Amino acid sequence: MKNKYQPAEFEKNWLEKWKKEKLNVFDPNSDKKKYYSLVELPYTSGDLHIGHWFAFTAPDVLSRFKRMSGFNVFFPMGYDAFGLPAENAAIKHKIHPKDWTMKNIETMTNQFQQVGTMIDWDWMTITCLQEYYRWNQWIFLKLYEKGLAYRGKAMSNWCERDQTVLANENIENGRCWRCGEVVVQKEVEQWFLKITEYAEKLIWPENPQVDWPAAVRAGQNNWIGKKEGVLIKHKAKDLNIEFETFSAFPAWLWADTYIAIAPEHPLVERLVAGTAQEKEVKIFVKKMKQKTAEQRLKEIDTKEGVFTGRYARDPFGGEDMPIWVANFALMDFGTGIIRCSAHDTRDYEFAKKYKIKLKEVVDRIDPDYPISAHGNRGVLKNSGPFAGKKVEENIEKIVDWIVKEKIGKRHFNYHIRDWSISRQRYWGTPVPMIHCPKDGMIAVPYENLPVELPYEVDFTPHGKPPLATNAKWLHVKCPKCGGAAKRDAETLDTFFDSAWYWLRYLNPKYEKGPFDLKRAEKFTPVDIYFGGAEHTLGHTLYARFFTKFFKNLGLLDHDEFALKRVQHGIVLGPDGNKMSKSKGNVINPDSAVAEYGSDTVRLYLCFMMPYEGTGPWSDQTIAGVNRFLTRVWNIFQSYSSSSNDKKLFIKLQKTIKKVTSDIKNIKMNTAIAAMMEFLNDWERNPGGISKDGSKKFLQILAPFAPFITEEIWRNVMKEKQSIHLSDWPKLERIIEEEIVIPVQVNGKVRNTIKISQDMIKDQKAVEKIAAAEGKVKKYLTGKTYKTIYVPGKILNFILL
RNA sequence: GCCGCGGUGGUGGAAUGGUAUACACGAAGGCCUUAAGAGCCUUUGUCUUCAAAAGACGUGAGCGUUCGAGUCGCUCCCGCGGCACCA
Repeated sequence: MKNKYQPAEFEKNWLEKWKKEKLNVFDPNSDKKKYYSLVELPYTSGDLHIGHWFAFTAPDVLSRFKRMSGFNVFFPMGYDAFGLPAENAAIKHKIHPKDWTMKNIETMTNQFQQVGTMIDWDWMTITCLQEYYRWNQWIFLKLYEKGLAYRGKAMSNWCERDQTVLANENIENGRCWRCGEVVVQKEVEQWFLKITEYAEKLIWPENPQVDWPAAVRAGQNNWIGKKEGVLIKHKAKDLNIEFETFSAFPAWLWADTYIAIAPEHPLVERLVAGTAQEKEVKIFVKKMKQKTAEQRLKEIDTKEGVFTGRYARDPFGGEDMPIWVANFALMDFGTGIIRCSAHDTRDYEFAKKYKIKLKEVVDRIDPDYPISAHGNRGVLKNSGPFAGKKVEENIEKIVDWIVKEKIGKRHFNYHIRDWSISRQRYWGTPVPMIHCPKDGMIAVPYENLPVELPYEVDFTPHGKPPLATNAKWLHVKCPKCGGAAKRDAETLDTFFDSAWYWLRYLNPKYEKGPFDLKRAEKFTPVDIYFGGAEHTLGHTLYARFFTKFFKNLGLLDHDEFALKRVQHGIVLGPDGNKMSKSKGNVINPDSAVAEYGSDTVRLYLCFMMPYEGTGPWSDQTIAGVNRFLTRVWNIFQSYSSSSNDKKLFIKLQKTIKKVTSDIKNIKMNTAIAAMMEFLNDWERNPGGISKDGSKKFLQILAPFAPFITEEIWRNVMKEKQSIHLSDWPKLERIIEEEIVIPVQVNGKVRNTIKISQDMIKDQKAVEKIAAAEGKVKKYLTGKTYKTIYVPGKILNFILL
């Protein structure tokens, strides 16, 4: 009677034993080649979701594989522990955010340790601890020193529910990324980071040195939104007012007949002062300013505007251009002022509505091609020195001419805005600045760091920062004059925390700086970075920004922090919907483990779909994966090595090869499929593989199913040392005596033939066998033909 | 509108330009069993056919390149994701 596969019995034992044996202890001083495997640090929401497991399992498989392949693998873990949900939960449950967060970390860590990851928890980094956030403050001061952190008053995205500003990257469809509240525009004074200064450096080249998905690179480039064009200098008629407009389509400049200016533009007031239209314009501007960003966007289909009563001179020699305040002109794009023409749909519609004069400067080649379409087709007319010339061939020349004539200059316009980092909330890193009535804004001296986040505050939102409610904390002496001053009561955006955490992982207790430079030199850049697609525009962009900033400071020697980026998909509920408590379709990892064991859950998460995929949890498929492990268990229970079957041996070698390359390419699903195939063959001939071979099979399964393989390795194979420290099987040279190749007639497969290895290169001999056999013979009889032969691959007869 | 990624059986999904549908799920039939479950075996793209043999068709549509296309090129259609009155 053989033993049944009952993982619950041994999985717990191995967790304890591994801990005792220090299996997963990372040695930073090892001489082996390093491999830094990183997964985005999770937020401390409280409960470990099956999505966390999905995100971590494939990386864990890769990390284990790398360890068995002789690397010194660093696979750390930490928590993104600051942020609003903690504060909101605290308000709701009347518990302090810190206590809530730390309790959650404990729960999550306990759950995580059950899965059997090779994470070494001694390197755990928690962003809400002083030992971490003090270095946020240090980095902030460096940014401030370099002029990259500045205080600005600006119209900002404001979330009324969370009582805080939001960066553009934190807005999803006009709503707050955390709470879903509609974002409004509000003038707020706050801290910004000048990420725009790094815009050019953050643009991905076409063929980057690092391996990041095209979608991420395109998305970030899009967001940075670099546009090449010209800035045109303008003078208002009868007024001492100058302004500039941006144009990305220089060929249309001769067609422009009017000017549109954004309602919020500071020049509007000066322009309309004293005109007959002044009152009307002011009413319009006021109306526009009252609307939320979302309303503005919704209404923008209807072009609206008011004539200012003013004109601008046209540097291209056209008639004077009427200046209109228009709702479609956006303050934060270009200069906020637009030259408008008939060649743009939007400008055209507006002009038609208000009966503004238009003109065309392009003879269209294709009469059906719309007048308004952007593009560089057609022949110019009434375009100064370029009349009669083709648009597409003259764009550069037009720009040169504009520069030469001093009408304007070359200019690059960027879509990306500076990163708003201050949050008017409690649970975050205090901004290390002091406001002195006499000396103004003063940086907290480095030696006075950290500025501790006080425990005692009133963090219920009432429009002013919670930190300001702790008077003892708030009032300090000015570091410069010693007089009474106040601390900055704002906290940093949590994306600040996660923009450099992988460096802190390397030595979380390090006290001489934000991170240990020697370790960073040895272990960074990160070799592979796993995470969610939702961080394309936020987190990973900020992390790249910080990396480049650190390089400028001389702290790092590389431009990109991760050599490879892999983005995971989402595990949906069994009903195909996103898991949510309200839909009742949440899969609890703990109960899945209780039913099948960790190995099965791990294997299933790898097998169910590609890592990048998104799809539903299936109780049936996980049962199938469990069957596979049971069969593995069973074949080793009755295992006895006898003969070494040549076919099985070759199959095993091919399986090892496939699994090795699939793991490297994070294609865990096909790696598992290959092992299933091998087992199918093996079961037909259980004695056909040597002991050595069966051990190799266990080894390649080990990264996926660490428990069952260890159990068999040590208790059936009687090995002394852990399978996870064994050397990954090397490929043996295999010689197949016979190979099968398909035979085609006119490109259609009609037969397969077996040929011996030594015949492969002998085309004549292969042809002879193929032509004489089976259906092929019938097709070829009485015909003349030629052949295409790819040695060892395929033979194709083409009838002439 | 722009950018990116996709479209393959009943389902999840495999296929360095070389036997399309691996592997798994589901389904059908069988063995075992008093029975259920589990397990094992067989079948499973569509059509012609009682069946077999054989053949035709077949990777969103249509062209093209090629001895050979799911894969490469062009023109579309559809889906997903991101950005967007972007001047």
